[in-house]
Amino acid sequence: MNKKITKIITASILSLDTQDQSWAENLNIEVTQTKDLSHGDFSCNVAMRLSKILKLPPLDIAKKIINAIETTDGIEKIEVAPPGFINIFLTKSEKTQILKKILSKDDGFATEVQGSKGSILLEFVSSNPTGPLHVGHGRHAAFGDSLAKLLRKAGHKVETEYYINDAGRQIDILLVSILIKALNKIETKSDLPRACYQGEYLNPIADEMIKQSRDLLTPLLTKNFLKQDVSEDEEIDLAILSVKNTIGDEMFESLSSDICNITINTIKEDLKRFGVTFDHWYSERSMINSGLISNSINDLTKKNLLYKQEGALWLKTTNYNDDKDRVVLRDDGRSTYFASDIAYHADKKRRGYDQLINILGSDHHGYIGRLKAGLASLGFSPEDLEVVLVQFISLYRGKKKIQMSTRSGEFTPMSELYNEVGVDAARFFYVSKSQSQHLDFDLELAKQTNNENPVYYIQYAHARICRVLSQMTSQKISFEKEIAEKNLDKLTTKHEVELIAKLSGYPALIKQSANNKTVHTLANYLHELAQLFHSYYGAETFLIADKELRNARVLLIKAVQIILKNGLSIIGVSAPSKM
RNA sequence: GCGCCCGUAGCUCAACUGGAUAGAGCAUCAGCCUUCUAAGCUGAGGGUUAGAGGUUCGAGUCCUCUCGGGCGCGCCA
Repeated sequence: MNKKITKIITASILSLDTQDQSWAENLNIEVTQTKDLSHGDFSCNVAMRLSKILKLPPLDIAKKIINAIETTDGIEKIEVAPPGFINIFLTKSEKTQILKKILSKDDGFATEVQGSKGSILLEFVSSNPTGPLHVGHGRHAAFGDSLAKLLRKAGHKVETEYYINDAGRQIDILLVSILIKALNKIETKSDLPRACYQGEYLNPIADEMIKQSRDLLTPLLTKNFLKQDVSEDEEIDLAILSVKNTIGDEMFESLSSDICNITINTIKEDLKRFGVTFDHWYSERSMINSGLISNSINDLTKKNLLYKQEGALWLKTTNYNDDKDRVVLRDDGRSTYFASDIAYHADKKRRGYDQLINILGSDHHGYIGRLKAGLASLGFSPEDLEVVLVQFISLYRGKKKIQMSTRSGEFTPMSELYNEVGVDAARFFYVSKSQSQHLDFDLELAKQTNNENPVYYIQYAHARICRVLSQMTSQKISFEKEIAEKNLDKLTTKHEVELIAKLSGYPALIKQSANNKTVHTLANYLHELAQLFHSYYGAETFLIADKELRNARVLLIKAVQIILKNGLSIIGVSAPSKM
């Protein structure tokens, strides 16, 4: 309908008698659904935008436009409202068409054909496998999973991916931390080097280590890893070196691979319980082993984009809008994190996706420029990578701000939250606020007031509809679709009109949310829809004697049920049939 | 010091990317269960959109400055 109106308004404008129509060619006519039904069903602001060009008052232009509009099916009337809005009122039967469509398409309503909008690789969470996910990661998990579902509905072919940082120094540190913890359990009681991971979650892994490889630990018992007289970094590097020398590089590699598998599996399990699954788990270690990094460095060398300085190898990212050049190989020959990322993102593109979307924490915003520069230097278009930033969660316990750090072991695990308040409430809470806003989150409050989470309000609306429908069955009333469809004009109360208008807005909302990469807009929509339904429920009885009106009303609430269920599924929240 | 993000009701957040009277939920106050589930409904109070200029038919939204907060500026990951 939106397109139809745009078309007739365009036609009308073009038919206007003006000397110069060159402006009309790139005129972007916006027809939007109104917030306030007294302004009609759709409105258009084109007259006000034309007023400067045509040097006429907007109201006059609007009048001219509507006078030139040809009468069309489905439109009841068109009005002009100050300062120059063109308001379009649809006929009753036109408005209720949407209900039939929702019922016939069911879950497929407002769904574009998959792949019609191109393919996307969506990467999110990708938290280092050095510990369990905390509540901050929860926001990424909930948002990313919902965004993937939303984009699929909007017609994209979407695959999700988790990049595992299972190589490099942090994993070395993790392994050393676990080994020392294990040694402490056997006999030596010493502190951990300052840079070590301290968390309690390492204890079970240390126990396992003792069980599996006790012999290996024996020669380490005599070592002293604490060196207070050097810096934190040097201390841990010496400890890593000492362990490697004692047990051998090969064994060290093998053990770190083992512990990565353990931590990754806990992360996988955790996400699964949270309702989040990934299509791909991409290991940095295996990427390095398959030579992708050296390949991409070779490619860059051929393109003459690398140079040596102070023993390190630099990439001229400044050629591609970065603010300074970046190191890819350190003076000791090891590749940097950045080198991995260039190779990784080039590999993503080579796997054939049209678009790459990364969901990153807002602290990574400085990284976007060099990532795009990296892609560009390998000949890919930097526009193919889009980064969606998710702002931080500030966690409070009452008034007190909680600092979170995986390394120090001071963090609230994501699982603690969803175990306490439930997956549905946690997921809804996360996605109900814009990801581009900082979020203050009082943990105590969230746990206490879980019954007041708006998710229950929405789920309750769904459950109430299910209840009405099951009451019908038990009262031996059947739903007669033909009668319902013939009598949709009888839905005339304020609540009914508003509900129908709200339902009509669903496809546009899906489209807009997908374009803007926002999920909270959908969460808000569902809340508003539920609100309209609850009001309606309180105001009218559905199972009435009047057969015609009853069937029409039942059709309406069935449509509401379909949309609620569909929207909730995108957010990853269940739609219970009773509560 | 340079760069990015943000500031909306007592609290947590919206506002269809520049549209019509800035909206919800908590919290507060007053009503509604004999009738499809009260995890609900109906109503009330609460705002100089941090502040000051500017752009235009029209600004919470765009531009400049001030104040206040978050984050980033490694041969860390």
